[in-house]
Amino acid sequence: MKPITLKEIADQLNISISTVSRALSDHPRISRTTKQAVQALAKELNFQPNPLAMNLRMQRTQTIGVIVPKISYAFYASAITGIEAIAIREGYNIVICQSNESYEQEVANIKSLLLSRVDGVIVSLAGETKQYDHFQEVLNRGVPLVFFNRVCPELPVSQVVIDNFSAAAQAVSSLIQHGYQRIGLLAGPSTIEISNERLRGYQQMLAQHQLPFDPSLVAHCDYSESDGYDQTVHLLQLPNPPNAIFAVSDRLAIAALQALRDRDIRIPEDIALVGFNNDPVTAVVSPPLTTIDQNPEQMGETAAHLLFQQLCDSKTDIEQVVLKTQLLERNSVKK
Amino acid sequence: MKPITLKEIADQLNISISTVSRALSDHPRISRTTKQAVQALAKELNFQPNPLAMNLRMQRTQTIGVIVPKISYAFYASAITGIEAIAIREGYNIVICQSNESYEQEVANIKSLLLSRVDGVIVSLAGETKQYDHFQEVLNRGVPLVFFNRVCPELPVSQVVIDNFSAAAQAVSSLIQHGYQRIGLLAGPSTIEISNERLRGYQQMLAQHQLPFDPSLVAHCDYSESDGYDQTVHLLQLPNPPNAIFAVSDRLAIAALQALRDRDIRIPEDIALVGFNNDPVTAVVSPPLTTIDQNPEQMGETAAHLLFQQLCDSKTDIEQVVLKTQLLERNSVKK
DNA sequence: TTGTAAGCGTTATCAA
DNA sequence: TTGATAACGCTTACAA
Repeated sequence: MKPITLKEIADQLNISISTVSRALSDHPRISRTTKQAVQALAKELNFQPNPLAMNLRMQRTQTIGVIVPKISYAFYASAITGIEAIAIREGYNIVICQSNESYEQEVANIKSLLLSRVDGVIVSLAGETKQYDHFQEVLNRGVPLVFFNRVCPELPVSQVVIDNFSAAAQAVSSLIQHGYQRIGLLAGPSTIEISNERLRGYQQMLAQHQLPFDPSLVAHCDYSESDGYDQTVHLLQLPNPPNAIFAVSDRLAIAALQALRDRDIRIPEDIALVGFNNDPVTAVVSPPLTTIDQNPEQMGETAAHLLFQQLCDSKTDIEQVVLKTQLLERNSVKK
Repeated sequence: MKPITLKEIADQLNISISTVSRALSDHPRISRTTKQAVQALAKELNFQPNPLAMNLRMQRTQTIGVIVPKISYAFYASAITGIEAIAIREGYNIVICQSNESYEQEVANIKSLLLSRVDGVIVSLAGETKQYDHFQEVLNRGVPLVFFNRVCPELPVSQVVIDNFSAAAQAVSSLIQHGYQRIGLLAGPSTIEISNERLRGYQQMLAQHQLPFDPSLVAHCDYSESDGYDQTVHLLQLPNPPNAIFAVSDRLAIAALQALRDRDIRIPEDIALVGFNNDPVTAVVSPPLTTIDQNPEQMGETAAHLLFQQLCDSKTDIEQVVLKTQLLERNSVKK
């Protein structure tokens, strides 16, 4: 039960391997009759070209690499689904890598993807990453590269993001309008561009309402639950603690919720809580969390589209796509 | 900036390609001196053997395929992490496929993995699957195959499971001991072995306490939230509805929770609720759900171990590993 | 319209 | 101890 090869077909039809190859790829200068004979036999024998051989010969793999912080984050699981859908439609496979928020892992992932000659790479940055040489290497090799969500501002590449500045501003604005004036921010790592954008949106909206910006209300976290919990506790222990907390991710918001619950602090009566991402879990916790809805699947699809544009035409201009978001008001903010 | 090849090294040292190849793989009959020269130059040039060429030549890829229902299920995201850890340690890559609970997708996944010549496959079955020819094909080709969690009883392959029967029995027993006697079961598809095992555990425990088994209290669901929701509603509308619900997965339990909440039915005062998996979400919903804790990462690691055993020695006996579970009692059951 | 042959970058067999 | 050479299965000049 060996796999069928071109040679097998060629032998059976008494023609050469190259003719078979050309007939199967519908080469213009092959006679109708041989084409039909070859294609019929190929179908009958269920011939599948060996991708390993094709890869070696063509120096490409019909595969794109995807690097995300963690697949267990619902956001990235959905984004991957979007990427995969487009990739499959284009006849590509994807190989998924997790950086686990680690710079070293991310570098190793890139090395491994380049070694296995993926045709393109889609990335959302690890929380730790603050150097970008490994991505420069991707570009040097002429491999198309697209970032999404956690993007890299320093590199000349296509990107898909949401308008983090406005989304954060909108969340803060809603808190202010509901009467909360002292708003703590659970921010992400200051190396992460989108985290800083959200911070800027927060500041902007305070300024717009003539509220003071108190740096002690800004707590930077890595994206772990434990850090989210600890930083919440830190905010609560301030001499003048906040009466609302805006977390730049739902994971952090959930961690905050647990910290509050452990201290019998009521939401939203004692303190309001707003998250970011519309993770499914925000709808089932109690109270349901106000959060920012984005569409990670669409973001993945868009990133894949941008990549395939470059794959088709390497001269395509780089492009920055900004997707829409929506504030979902739920019961973690008092009306 | 072309990648370095064996030929490059051979030319620089004025020796043959085959000598270089042998020197790098530490062949016994190559002189110490040439070995050192070759290895030094390889390091200096940062030589990396081209995996595409190796794959074609060796007819193996140092890659194992992993098929799971969905990576967005926390259980499978963790299991993948476990598999990946072992694979990397063994110098293998993994390629992750999602069946999305679809039989057709699963068949397509298998085809794609076989085509790209993975060296082994680890699978957890799609909810829809009830035929196993595609797996038989894997075995026919001599590709090692291991199942975990949702396993296939008909095939002579190694498997990793928990003791689903006992775990379910323990959950039901706990409900009974807390005074609940009319227990509804949100079961999985009847094609899925582990779902049936949990059903049998449920029946057994009722029998052991001389409680009647009422088939109308068993609602089979696919694994979707919407079905979980609908089946919960169905149970509630029975002439003689249950006063406790045991869901065979946390996803279903969460769906049930939402159905109950939407009807202002209190948990656990009006009805008790028990899940299965210890999904992180069960700890943050309110009330926190009693559930069965298993260790998906360990399950993934074990599956990978079993696979690598077969990969090393194809005569290894098939093996069934049963992992321990633990009942976590939380507030969704009245004390 | 078809066939021959080279080549992708390795490993493995056989001689030397 | 090393070197030619074939082979893995495919695509693609170049020749016929």
